[in-house]
Amino acid sequence: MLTFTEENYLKAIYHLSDHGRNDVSTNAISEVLKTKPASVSDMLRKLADKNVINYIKYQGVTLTHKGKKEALQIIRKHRLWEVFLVEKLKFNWDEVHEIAEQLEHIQSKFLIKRLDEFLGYPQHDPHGDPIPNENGEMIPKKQISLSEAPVQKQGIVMGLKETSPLFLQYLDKINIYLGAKVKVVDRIEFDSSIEIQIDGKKTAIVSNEVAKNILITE
Amino acid sequence: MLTFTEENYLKAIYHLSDHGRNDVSTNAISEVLKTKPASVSDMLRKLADKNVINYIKYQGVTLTHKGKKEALQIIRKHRLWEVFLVEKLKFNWDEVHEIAEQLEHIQSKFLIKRLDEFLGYPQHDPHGDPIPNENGEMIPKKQISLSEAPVQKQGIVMGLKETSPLFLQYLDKINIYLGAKVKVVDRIEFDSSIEIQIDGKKTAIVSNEVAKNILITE
DNA sequence: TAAATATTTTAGATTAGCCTAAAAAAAAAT
DNA sequence: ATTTTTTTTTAGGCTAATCTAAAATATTTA
Ligand SMILES: [Mn+2]
Ligand SMILES: [Mn+2]
Ligand SMILES: [Mn+2]
Ligand SMILES: [Mn+2]
Repeated sequence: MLTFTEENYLKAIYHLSDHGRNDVSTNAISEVLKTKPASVSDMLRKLADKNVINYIKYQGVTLTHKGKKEALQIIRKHRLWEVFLVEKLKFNWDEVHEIAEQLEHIQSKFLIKRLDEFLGYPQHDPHGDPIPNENGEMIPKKQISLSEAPVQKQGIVMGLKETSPLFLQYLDKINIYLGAKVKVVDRIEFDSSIEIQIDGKKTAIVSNEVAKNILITE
Repeated sequence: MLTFTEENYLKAIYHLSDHGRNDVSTNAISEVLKTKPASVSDMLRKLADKNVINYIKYQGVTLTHKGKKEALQIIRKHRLWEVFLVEKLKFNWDEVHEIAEQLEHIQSKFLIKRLDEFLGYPQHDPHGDPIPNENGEMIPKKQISLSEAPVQKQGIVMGLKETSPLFLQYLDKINIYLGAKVKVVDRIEFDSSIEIQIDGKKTAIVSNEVAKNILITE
C-alpha cells in the first residue's frame, strides 16, 4: 500500500518522465512537489525499497513496471473525478483540479469502476487529456500546438499544456473552450503572435506563449 | 484548519456524547477510534488548544459550539456521500460506510453544496439517519426501536442503531431494508424475540438483540 | 474510611514527512 | 586538467500521531 504522499511522488515522476520514458532528476521532482531536494532524496530511497522506482544515487530515477501501473491508476482516478465534477456537479474546467487532487487518493476496489460506469466510460477529461483504462492503457492524443498550425489551418481545441487557473480564466474570457473551432487567420511575424477566428465568429490575437499551450486536432 | 485525524476525533466525540449533550470519557474515545487512551489524552490537549472541545483533566470532554459545528459538517459530508454512492453509483447500503469515511474529509467550499444540489437535497442517508443542513440543523428522527413496539404495531423501517456489515447482511438475507413495512405479529416471552411480518408477506422471528437495533416509524 | 481497582495522564520512543546546513559527487567553465 | 558551480545526498532536527510503561487521580469495594 502506498501513502497519499508516495502516490503524489509517483504521479509527479510519471509526468516529468514523459509517460515513463526519460530519467527524472531530484531537483525537478522537488520543484513540482514544492519540497526541498533533500526531502526528495529521502523519499526516493523509500520508493526504491517498495520497488516502484529504479534508483541509483546521483543518476535520477525511472518508474518500474509496478510504479508506472500505480501512477496510471492515480491519473485514471484524477481524470474520472474531473469528469464527474464538470459533467455532473457543473463545475467549470478551471475549478476542478484541486478537488481532484484530493479525490484521486480515495481507496476502494469498486469505487472507480462504478464511477467510470456512471459517467459512461469517458475517454477524455475536461482538459482533453486521455483517461487510462483499468490496465493503464490510453489513446495518445493526436494533436498539434496552435503555435505550430499553418495559416488557414482549422481545428478543434482538444487540450491544453498549461492548466493554471489564470490561464484557464484567460481562455474563458476570449471564448476559447474545449471543443471550440479555431482557425488560424494570420501569423504576425514581429512577435510570433497569431490571429485566430473562434467558432467562425469573433477573431482574436493571442501571443505565441498562449498559442503554444493550446492543442488542436491535426 | 483541522487535520484528517482531528476531524475523526470530533466526529467520535459528537456521536459518543449523544449529539453533544453528555461528557465523553477518554477510554470511550480510544475504543471507537481504536487507539490507546494515552494517544487520546495527547489529542484532547491539542483539540482544547484549538478551542473545539472543553477539557478538564480527568473529567471528560464536551464539544464547544465551534467543535459541534465542525462535527456536524463532517457528518453532513459523510451522509451526503453515502446517498451519492447508493443512489448514483448503485452500491448497497452495507458497502458505503468505509468509502464515505474517506470522502467526508475532502476539503472544498463548493463541493458539498454542489453535491447536495445534484442529489436533490436529501434529508436522510441510506441508513435512515438525518442529514444536517449547512448550519448543522437536522430533523431528529421520530422513531422507536422494534424491540419496544407492541404486538400488532405496524411501521416502516427508518434506521438502524448498528451498521456493521455483518448485521446489514443479515437484514438483507431476511428481506429487511430501509423503507420495508414491518408488523409485530407476536412477542415470545421466553427470550424476548419477536415474530414479525415483512411487507405483508413472509414472517420471521428475530432475536431481541436484532430488534433493538431496528428503528421503525412511531 | 482505607484498600483495591479502574481510569487517565505523563514520560519517553517511534515513524512518516518535512526542514536546514554541510558534505559529496557530477557537470560546466576556464 | 584544474577550478568553479550545480546537483544530490547525508546528518541532524522538528512536528503529528501513534505506542508502551509508569505515575497520578478517581472510583468502587470492603
Ligand atoms: Mn487535473
Ligand atoms: Mn494528489
Ligand atoms: Mn456511515
Ligand atoms: Mn473519517
